[in-house]
Amino acid sequence: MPVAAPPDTARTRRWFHALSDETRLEVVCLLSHGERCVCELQDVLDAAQSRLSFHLRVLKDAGLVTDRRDGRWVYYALNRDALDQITAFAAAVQPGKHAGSCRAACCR
Amino acid sequence: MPVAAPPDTARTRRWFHALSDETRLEVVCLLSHGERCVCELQDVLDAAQSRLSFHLRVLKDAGLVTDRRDGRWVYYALNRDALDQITAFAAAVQPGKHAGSCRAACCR
DNA sequence: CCCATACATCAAGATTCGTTGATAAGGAGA
DNA sequence: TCTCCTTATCAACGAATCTTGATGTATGGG
Repeated sequence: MPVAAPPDTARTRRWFHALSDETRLEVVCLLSHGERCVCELQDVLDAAQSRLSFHLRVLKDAGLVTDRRDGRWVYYALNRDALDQITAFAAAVQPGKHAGSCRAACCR
Repeated sequence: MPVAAPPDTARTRRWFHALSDETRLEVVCLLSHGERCVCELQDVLDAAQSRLSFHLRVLKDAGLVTDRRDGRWVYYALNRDALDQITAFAAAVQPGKHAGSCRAACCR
């Protein structure tokens, strides 16, 4: 544990990294319509199973999606909070929002 | 020029990729206070010149920043439009925003 | 139990990305 | 012009990322 709270740019970076891939963007778009199980995504995206599983894990590790098991199926869903925080980031770095000091969200 | 308008997920991907790096996030934060020339950024970030130049190019290619030459100096600034569009993306994929069809911004 | 289905994980290879150090390009002043 | 200063670009290397195919794990049905 560091002495001072670590600037949490790592989390921010992972959000954006998770969204920087074509396949994952498509997944996010599909999930914006609601929960989907892996096999549904697989059908729609025509992606190899292990490939999709890899991307879903990246999204999950970034905190952008959640998963829920129901019998044999695992359902993924978007995490609204993360999307809200991305919006907050974009707002925080808009020029003129915090000129002078820099304790705003963009710098944490 | 392609025949049909290409689905512009490429642009979205580049925004997010540009923001997925620590150094570039710091640059964006600094620029949120206003225009900065490269040497200022270099001082603050304590980054090698070619390294900073590389990252500025990524940000510029992604359309997140603009540059302007003034004498020997080049000033970089945030592009508000891109930030707005990132906000729009986050809003568009919020679950429940466009259930059913998918012509929203998230899928372009 | 045995098998099929749904999904995760692993290992290997290919590609992309970021860093470093050297060199180039362009403007300003003597 | 010559030189300094600021910035961009290039080549080479290592690190991170993505893809593929194989194997592992959990669940449920017969």
